[in-house]
Amino acid sequence: MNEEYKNKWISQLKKGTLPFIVLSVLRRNTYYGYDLINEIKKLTDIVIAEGTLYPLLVRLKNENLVSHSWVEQESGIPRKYYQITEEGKNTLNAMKDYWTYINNTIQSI
Amino acid sequence: MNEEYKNKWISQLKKGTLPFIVLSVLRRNTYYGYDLINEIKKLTDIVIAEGTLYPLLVRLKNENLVSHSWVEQESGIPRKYYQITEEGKNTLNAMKDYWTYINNTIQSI
DNA sequence: AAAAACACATTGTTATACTATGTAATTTGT
DNA sequence: ACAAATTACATAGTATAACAATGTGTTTTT
Repeated sequence: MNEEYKNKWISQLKKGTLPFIVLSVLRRNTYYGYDLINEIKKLTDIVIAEGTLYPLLVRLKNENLVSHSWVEQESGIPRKYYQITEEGKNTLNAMKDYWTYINNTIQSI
Repeated sequence: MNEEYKNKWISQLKKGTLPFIVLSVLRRNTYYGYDLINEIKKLTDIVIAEGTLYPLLVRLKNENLVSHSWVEQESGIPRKYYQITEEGKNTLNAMKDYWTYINNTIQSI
């Protein structure tokens, strides 16, 4: 078993799965970045580095798949809450379909 | 629906799925590069560019997941046939496990 | 004879995960 | 009361990989 290759592969696999997972989680609720990391860790055991998530959220925002709004806190720093857009929901559905297709394909080989 | 983003996403998803698919196909049989492209197209409808596959096969070779041997043809250019190694089979099994895990996770969100 | 297909390969471009680092407020531990 | 850890945002640099474009030479089809 080539453990090192497997780890590198998992990192590459994340390039496809992370946007998918983030959008899926944001369809359930709104979250701010730092919280998303913890929520995804809790839900999936997948650890996302901050240096991965923040740029990813910026990209999703630029693509109009999510929007954000700053929310003041009673104490502490304001939080940037992200919500999925209609376009985000539709795109997520298409991604879901493709995922199902690729999963079936892989299982059949 | 953001079609452009979806296509970009599929391209990123391939970074995880292609090595997995190539190893899976090579577990069934030996193939040479050019033939692999057609075989995978036939099996999965996924189109792999030559500029993607050849470097991928080089990487898998460098990681000892596959080996290759030149086979002379009665007519035409010799073909470089690839076969999966024991290490390749074991790594593929580990990849399969991780894939199952990530698929279950995504379905559950 | 020309065009298409076969079969290998590399170069340049673009996208993205991850490490390291930075800033600043707040909370916890002693 | 002070130090350390946590919360919360973000960016810069590095490594990896898909893909288009291009290249070489042979063989088959039209």
